[in-house]
Amino acid sequence: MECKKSVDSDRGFGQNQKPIKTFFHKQGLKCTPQRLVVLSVLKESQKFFSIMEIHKSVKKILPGTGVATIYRALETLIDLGLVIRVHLEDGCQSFAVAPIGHHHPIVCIGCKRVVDFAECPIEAISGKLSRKTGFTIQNHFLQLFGKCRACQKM
Amino acid sequence: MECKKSVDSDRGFGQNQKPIKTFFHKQGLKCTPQRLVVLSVLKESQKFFSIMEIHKSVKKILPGTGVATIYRALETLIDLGLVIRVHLEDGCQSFAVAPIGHHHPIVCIGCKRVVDFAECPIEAISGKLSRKTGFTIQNHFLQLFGKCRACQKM
DNA sequence: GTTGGTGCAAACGCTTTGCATCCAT
DNA sequence: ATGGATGCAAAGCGTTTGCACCAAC
Repeated sequence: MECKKSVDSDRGFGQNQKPIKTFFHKQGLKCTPQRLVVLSVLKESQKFFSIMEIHKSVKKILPGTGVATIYRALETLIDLGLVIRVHLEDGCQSFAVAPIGHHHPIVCIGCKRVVDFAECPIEAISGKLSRKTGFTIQNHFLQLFGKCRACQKM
Repeated sequence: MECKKSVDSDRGFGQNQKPIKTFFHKQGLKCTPQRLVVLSVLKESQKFFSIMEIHKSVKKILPGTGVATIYRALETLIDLGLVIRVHLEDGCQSFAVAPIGHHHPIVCIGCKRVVDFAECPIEAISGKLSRKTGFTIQNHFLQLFGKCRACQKM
């Protein structure tokens, strides 16, 4: 996944929404139900969803919500590092909760579940690559695809 | 980058277009000037371009070319493994020539140049990740961002 | 009370599609 | 000759935008 600013603060929102609330406020942003619901939809499912799927799920909880709000909420949440974009073969308009710290996602191609792992193999080779190519490496996308235990049985 | 079927056949088209011609024919596809020009635009620049940029460049050589043809040509070329999609922060509608074999791209954020490297660090850790997560790893997407030598000076 | 956020609907622009024509084989 | 590919223009649709209203602070 994209390696941008990592958020290492407590993200145990859900039961106790204090930390996420203060997190928004520190950025001068309001903590709106729409933003919280977008986040909780992604967090609770542990899956990646398209914008339309998120919109559908959010409307079940906040019926009046418009699509534009979903677009704007996702943009904000990505900027804050709370949500990541999931890159697929045919487009990158899917979204999932961001892992904490420098982790990378493994995506189940069966059920869309996203888990993440901490072992980043890029640092180890970036020195070598710099030497060979002359590039300074600043950033990387890494995403794995596979099948989770449940989907392997199908 | 995305690991799909790799094309290890000769791809020295340019001066001698024989190999690419037979490559198309083997798939039951026609070798049209439009497809060749899309390919050569990407290959000669060594950079990634948006669809509109490709269209503009192709029209300089084949003035009558329509956008739809660019869309269709890119789709075909990606299917053939001759072109890859370049994934950026804010979308994945950029394209570059595909490397030969299992290589991954390094993208210069300054000049859009794309070079590729063969050292794939994923195989080494996929066993460990399978054990830890229960996922079978089938595929991965890796792309590095940095600055090439020329762009470092700016 | 302020100000940023939301909802709605229109506008926008990228992408796809249908069809007649063309051209690579 | 013929079937796939192209060009054109219209249709489609996901995304963005403007503005009035609302609600978080």
